[in-house]
Amino acid sequence: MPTSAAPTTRSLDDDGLLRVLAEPLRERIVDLLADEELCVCHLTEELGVTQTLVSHHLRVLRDAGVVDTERHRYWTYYRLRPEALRPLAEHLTALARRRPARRRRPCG
Amino acid sequence: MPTSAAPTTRSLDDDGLLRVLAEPLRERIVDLLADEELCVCHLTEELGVTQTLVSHHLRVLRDAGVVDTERHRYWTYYRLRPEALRPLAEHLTALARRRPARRRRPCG
DNA sequence: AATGCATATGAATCTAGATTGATAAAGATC
DNA sequence: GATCTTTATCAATCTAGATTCATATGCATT
Repeated sequence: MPTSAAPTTRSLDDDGLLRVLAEPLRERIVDLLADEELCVCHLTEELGVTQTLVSHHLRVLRDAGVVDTERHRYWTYYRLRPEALRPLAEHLTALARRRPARRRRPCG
Repeated sequence: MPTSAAPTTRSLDDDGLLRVLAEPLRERIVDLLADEELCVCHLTEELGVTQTLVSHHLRVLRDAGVVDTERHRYWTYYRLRPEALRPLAEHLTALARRRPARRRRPCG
């Protein structure tokens, strides 16, 4: 049994959330949704890429639970789900707070 | 000018740190280095992959400043640099703490 | 119900980056 | 200095996933 006190999550990225966020357009989408809901047309314009591409990335984000949608008249609005980021944020914070390990596992 | 108060870092991943961490083997390496220094041979054994592959990933982590090395006799020990994770951890935490945005940018 | 608009989906291609294999480099030991 | 051990590097291949293009879908509006 390892001696470390278990952080909030067992592994740095149990559910692949890191991989979902680690894509330039998706990063930007998440940042854009940080303080307001936006529809696909807004995102398409802000990002300067095709609507199809935006929709594809939104699909990935939605499947990961990072964003949520709600339809209003013609438009589909996307909203950030901050809760979805919490476990990863906590785990990363736990790692960031460690003091540099001095212990060294012996070799050979 | 956007109305949001700027979080700790301007963008979620200014320096590509997310992309560096978003790789299964590198995630595991980071977790393994969380509480002790390990040399390449340890990592190779723990991960069950070839030494070459481990070295490649360690190179990526080192270039990103996530780990540090120190040579001792035959072996090269790797150490986590928690400071390197701090900006990302803080930005992610800031996002995770937001209350779901109710504001909606008007369309058309 | 017919038409129009915004968005979603599916298949095809393209690409960055992961993996592999062979070998070089750097320092330790004798 | 010769050899041994560990780790790094380089080029080649492979692969997951990003991008594109064509088209379908869902709901609004008339």
